[in-house]
Amino acid sequence: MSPAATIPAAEAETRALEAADDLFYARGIGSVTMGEIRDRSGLSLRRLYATHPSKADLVAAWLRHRHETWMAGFRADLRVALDAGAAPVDAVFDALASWMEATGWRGCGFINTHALGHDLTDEHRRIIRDHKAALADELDALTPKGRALAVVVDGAIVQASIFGNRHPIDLARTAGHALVTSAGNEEAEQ
Amino acid sequence: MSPAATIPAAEAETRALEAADDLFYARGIGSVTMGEIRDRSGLSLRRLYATHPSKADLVAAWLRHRHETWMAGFRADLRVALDAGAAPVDAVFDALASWMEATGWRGCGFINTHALGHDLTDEHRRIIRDHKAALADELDALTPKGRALAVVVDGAIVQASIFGNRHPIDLARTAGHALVTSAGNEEAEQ
DNA sequence: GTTTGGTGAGAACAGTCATTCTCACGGAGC
DNA sequence: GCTCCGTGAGAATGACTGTTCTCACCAAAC
Repeated sequence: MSPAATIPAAEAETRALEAADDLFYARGIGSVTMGEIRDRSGLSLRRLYATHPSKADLVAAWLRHRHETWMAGFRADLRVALDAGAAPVDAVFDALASWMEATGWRGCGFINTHALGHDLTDEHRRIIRDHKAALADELDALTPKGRALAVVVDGAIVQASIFGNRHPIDLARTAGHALVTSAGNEEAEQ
Repeated sequence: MSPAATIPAAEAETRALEAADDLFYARGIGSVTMGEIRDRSGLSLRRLYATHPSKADLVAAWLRHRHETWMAGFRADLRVALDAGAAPVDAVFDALASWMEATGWRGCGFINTHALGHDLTDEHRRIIRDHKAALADELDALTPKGRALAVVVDGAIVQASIFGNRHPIDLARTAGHALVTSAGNEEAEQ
């Protein structure tokens, strides 16, 4: 049914994004060359540039793609924990912990990309901001003080990445519980 | 008293580190060239390399230098807030807020550098880890649940950088208060 | 005054990389 | 079968950058 000659356009797109996801996330954008994207995707450079006119475009497409897949994965992990009877806050940190289990885990791709600073485009920054806003929305729908919880979550991700262990997740869980437990009486302290 | 010919060694070191601090922090390591460090420091390339044999060495020296200056600045801001009568948790977030006021604020240099991933050396990673551990120690000496507070603080820094405003500081402050307030009764919820 | 050692200024080198171009191929339409 | 378009493979281009080298200079030692 597909009139394609060698590789259908849809599969070329998929391959490019998956190669980008593997490499950009694992090693950081700056140390991945287009040649490596070519090798891993199996596409020719020509085809790669036909789909994404520049590395910056590929990065933007990757960020959009990763937003979709990460949010879907996170929601799925969240649902598993909730269905198992976990309280909302625990479900959030259980989901984080299981994400961290993945081999090659290296923190949040969006945070890491944002840290590049100078050679990002406004579009990159916008996608990153939207991703973090979407996660905060998600948590806010799940628990009281969800936006503050999102801050705690990002702290846990960053520290877990720097220290190379899961202890920050436990610390963050404590903070999350405190936050939700105190939800009704924020006026208590002067 | 100094037998130096043109620029004393101590001043050369200072100039190199200050130039590195300005440029690496503001723009990210990857997009700063040694030529720009030379221009801003006023040192010759030859002198620069005599002091720091490679860019990676300069980066390590910069991280060590920034650790000292940042911690000193943070402690000073903390003391100001405490002396003004702020509660410990508030003092922490007041200090963060005043740090963020600085023009060109761009998040935490250590977190941003760590995000580079692949082209860091083990030494770089060690310095970054030590810095975050030192901050956690500091907070832990200041408040109960100080290590969890450190996680919250990092979340606030990251989100403030991504969203470009100070709102995450306020959210984090809420989390910090909840944490400290609930310090005695963590067994309350099942 | 001459030698000497370190210096500044900047050229030179070597490697890397994003991006484009060449060229021969293979299938689709006629 | 011939033409033609899009493709793959990979060479070529052009720019950039970390690092080293050249060379003339200047201050201090003798």
